[in-house]
Amino acid sequence: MLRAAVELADAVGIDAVSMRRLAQELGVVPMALYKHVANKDQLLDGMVDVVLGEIEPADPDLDWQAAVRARVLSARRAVLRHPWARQAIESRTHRTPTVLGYMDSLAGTFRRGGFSADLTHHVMHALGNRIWGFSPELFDEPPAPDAAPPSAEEQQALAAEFAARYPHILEIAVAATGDDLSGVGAGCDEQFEFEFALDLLLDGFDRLRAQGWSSARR
Amino acid sequence: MLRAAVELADAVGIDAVSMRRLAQELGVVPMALYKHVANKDQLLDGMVDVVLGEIEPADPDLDWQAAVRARVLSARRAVLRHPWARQAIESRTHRTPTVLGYMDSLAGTFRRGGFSADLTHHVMHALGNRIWGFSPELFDEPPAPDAAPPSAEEQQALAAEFAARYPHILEIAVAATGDDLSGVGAGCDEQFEFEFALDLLLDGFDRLRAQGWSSARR
DNA sequence: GTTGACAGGTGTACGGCGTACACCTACCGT
DNA sequence: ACGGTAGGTGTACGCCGTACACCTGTCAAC
Repeated sequence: MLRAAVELADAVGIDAVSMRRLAQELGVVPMALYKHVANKDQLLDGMVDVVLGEIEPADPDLDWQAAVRARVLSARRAVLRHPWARQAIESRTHRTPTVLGYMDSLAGTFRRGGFSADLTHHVMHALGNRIWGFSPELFDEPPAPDAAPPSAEEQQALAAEFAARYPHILEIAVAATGDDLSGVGAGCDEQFEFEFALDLLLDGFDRLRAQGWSSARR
Repeated sequence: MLRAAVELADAVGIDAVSMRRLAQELGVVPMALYKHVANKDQLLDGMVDVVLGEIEPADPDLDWQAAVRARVLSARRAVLRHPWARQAIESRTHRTPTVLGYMDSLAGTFRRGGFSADLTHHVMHALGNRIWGFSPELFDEPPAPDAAPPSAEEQQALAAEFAARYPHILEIAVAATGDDLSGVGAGCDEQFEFEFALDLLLDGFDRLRAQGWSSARR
C-alpha cells in the first residue's frame, strides 16, 4: 500500500494523493486504508520512509568526507526520483525510526572521522535539509507557460520593469545563463548549486575538526 | 485584511487559517475575501509579504559580511515572531515582488562587497532558506506531552531501546544537554545552530571571494 | 468440528474546505 | 440623473479526512 501511494504520488503529485484517491487506485473503499495507517499523516510518514529506504548504505571504506558526500548525493538521487519527496520531507514533523536511523548512521560517519559529538551535532545542523539531498530552490521553476505568452512589446516592457526593479537579480541571471535570458531565472543548475554548497560546508567542517573546534557557549 | 490574516495565524496557527475562518474573524461572508485576493494561495503570498516587510533594511555602513549577517538575523527575528512563517515561506512557490526585492537587495550587498555576479549567485544558493532566517529543525519539538507519560519502567525500556538503536544520536544529545537527557532531543539551541552555520558559510564565502573564485563549469 | 479472536474490507455520515456564479448595494465622478 | 465600480451576500458543488458500526474470511485452540 505504501508502494502504491508512492507510485501514485510519482504519477499525479503529492497534492493529488488523498485517502480516497489512493483507495480507488487500490480498488478498495477509502476507510479500508485506516486498517493500515492511523491517519493521513502516518501515510505521508510511510511514504517518506520508502524514499529514504532507497538511500544507499554508507561505504565503510571511504574517509568521512567522501562518505558523507556520497551518502548525501545518494539521498539526493532518491529524492530526485520522487519529485514530491522534497515537500513531503519538509512537511513531516515526526521522526520515524527510518529517519532516526539515517541520521544516526550519518552522525556515525562523522564520529568515526574524528569529529567530537559536539561538533557532529553542529555540522549536522549546518547541513540542514542537505542531509536529505535537497536545498530550497531560490528561484521559480520556469514559469509554466500557461495561456498566450505576452506579446513581444509586453515582454519588452516587463523585462525593462524587471531590470529597473531588480538589477542584481538580472545581473546574476545574465551571468548564470550566458545572457540569453530567455525567461528570467529560467532554472539554475540545481545539482551544481547543491554540490557547491555541500563542498563549501564539508571544507568548513574539516577546518573546524582539524583545529579541534569545540562549542564555546556555556 | 492581510494584517488580520497574520494576526489570526499568530493566534491559532497557519493550518487553522481558512478562508471561512478568516472571513468570520472579519465579520464578513467567506466569498467577500475573494474581492481582495484571487485565491488562497495569493492570501498566503500576501501574509508572507507582511512578514518579510518586517525585515529591517540593509545598513549601508557595514561591510558585506556584517551587513549580510545583520540582515539575515533580522529576517530571523521576523520569522520567529510568526511561528507559522517558516512553513508558509517553504510552501510558497511563487516569487512576489517583495520576495524578489529582498533577494535583490541581499544580492546587492554581496556585489558591493566585491563578489562577482557569478559568485553572488552561488553563495545565495548556499545560504538557501537561511536567507529567510531559518533552517530546518533536525530534531523534533519537545514531543508534546499528550496523555499519560509512560511509567518509569516503560521510560527506562524506551531509553534502552533508543540507546541501542541510535547510539550516535544519543551521544550527541548527551553532549548537547550535558547529559541530563530528560526527553531525548529535547530541543537544541536553534539560535546557536543558526549562527554557527551562518558564520561557517560567511567564512567560506569570504575565502572564495578572496581567492577570486569563479565557477568552473562550462 | 466448533468457536472465537482477529485482520481487513464495507457503508454511511458529518463537518470542514476552496471557490464558481449570480446577485445586491453604496458610492462617486460625470 | 446615471453608469461604473468596489465590495459584500447567498447558494451550491465537489472535494477532503475520518468516526462509527458492521460484515467476512482465516486460523489456532479447544
